Amino acid sequence: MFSLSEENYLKAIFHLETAYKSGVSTNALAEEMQTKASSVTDMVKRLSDKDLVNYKRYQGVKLSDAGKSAAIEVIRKHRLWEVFLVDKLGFNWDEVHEVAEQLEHIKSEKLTNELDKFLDFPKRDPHGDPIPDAQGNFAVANRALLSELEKGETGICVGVKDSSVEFLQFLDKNKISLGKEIKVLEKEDFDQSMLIKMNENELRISNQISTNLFIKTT
Amino acid sequence: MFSLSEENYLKAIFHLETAYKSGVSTNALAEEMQTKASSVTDMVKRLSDKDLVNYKRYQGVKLSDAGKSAAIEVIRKHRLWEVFLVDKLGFNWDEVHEVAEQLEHIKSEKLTNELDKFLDFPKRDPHGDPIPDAQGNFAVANRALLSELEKGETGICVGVKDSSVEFLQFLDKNKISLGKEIKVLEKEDFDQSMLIKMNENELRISNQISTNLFIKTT
DNA sequence: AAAAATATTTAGGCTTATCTAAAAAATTGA
DNA sequence: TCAATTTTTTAGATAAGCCTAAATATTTTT
Repeated sequence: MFSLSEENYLKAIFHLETAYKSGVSTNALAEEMQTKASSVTDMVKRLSDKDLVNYKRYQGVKLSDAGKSAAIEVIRKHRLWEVFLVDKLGFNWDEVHEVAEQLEHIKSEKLTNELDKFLDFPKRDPHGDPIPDAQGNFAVANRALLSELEKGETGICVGVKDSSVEFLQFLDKNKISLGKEIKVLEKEDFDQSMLIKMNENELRISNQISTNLFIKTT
Repeated sequence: MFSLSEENYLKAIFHLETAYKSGVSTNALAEEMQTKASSVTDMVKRLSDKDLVNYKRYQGVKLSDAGKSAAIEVIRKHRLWEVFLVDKLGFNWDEVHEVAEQLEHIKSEKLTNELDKFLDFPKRDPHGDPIPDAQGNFAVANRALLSELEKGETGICVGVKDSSVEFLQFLDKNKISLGKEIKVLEKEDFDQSMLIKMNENELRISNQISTNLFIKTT
């Protein structure tokens, strides 16, 4: 069993590994964990002692197989609880993160798997992120950023890259939600802003928005 | 906000206050918390500094109003989660305690109240214990121990005093569950054992059993 | 009421996870 | 290349929550 802190570090390393293929740097991890580099060095040593990560001084850190599956288990629980909060308890998608951060650390394999069943084995959380199954397998993503679409192309909005409260509330305000079709009517060369059609409305969105929306092309 | 450890102490003091009206002794609390008396003294001082308990050296401890409502909030969450686990996730009543011990510390007023609503505002947990409402009010008990019934009297089984896995599994094995009617056919003077009728079966139970079953008289 | 037994508190240490400050290693760039 | 800068690690503290052992209060027994 891992401590709350250990689980949070494992999760953070997992998320950063996509960007830092050759090893997650101490500073990057400190930034992600909102802590000091020295604290990271301490914790990374502990994780290394438990063989949850591979670590060599000054060379960054990588998850071991054991570390990766522990991280995935935490992510699985986080996302299942998010689905529960939205689908069963009526939370909005911008209200679930903080609570799921707590619930993800509850230790009970039976709870996780019964919750999964109760929710009817969801494949995606409320933000469109894939939920690993009990074996740790993620559904294949098959999605692109809205910013990659060209003028005239359409897609279905399937996820957000940024799940911050601010971004989610912006989307709510503009009636952008998952499952909706988006058509790119115009795309400006100079700032990459787009004019899109959605819900029969036309809406201009900045590059900052279109690079944070995932699309499944149709 | 209180730490996990603080919440567990508050809960323990709350439970012991029924038996120790004039103040919960350090040793009793140490026993309940499965820890050492010296650790209890440490924690009680911390709780006292935060005005969650009233404490004078060598005189035991009592919850303050703030301490009592914090304790009740934890108990409310514990029991609501137990209902969730049994009613929604199909847990048996002997499997819920350990998981609820973790879930009771999740901090989100919205979560607690939405869960309460989702469960349709249950008044009792799976062991028959009352669930305080959002204001901290418990339903009035109105129940007696089966051992208090006399020969010929009947009652409905409404709760267990001992919620240990062992006792609950014993009840399962003997098909004793909440909501069932029990009639006392015989009561032995020398050992207080009883012959009872339940589910059209006759069953002999020891005093140890009958003093751990709550009954509503009919 | 004094001695014995029990209960409680104090003193001092340990572990986990954090921090700041300083040292050391690695990288950058003139 | 070697000096400057940046990154990372080490050293030493701190706080929470626990421990053991010793000291002190209280209660019980005689």
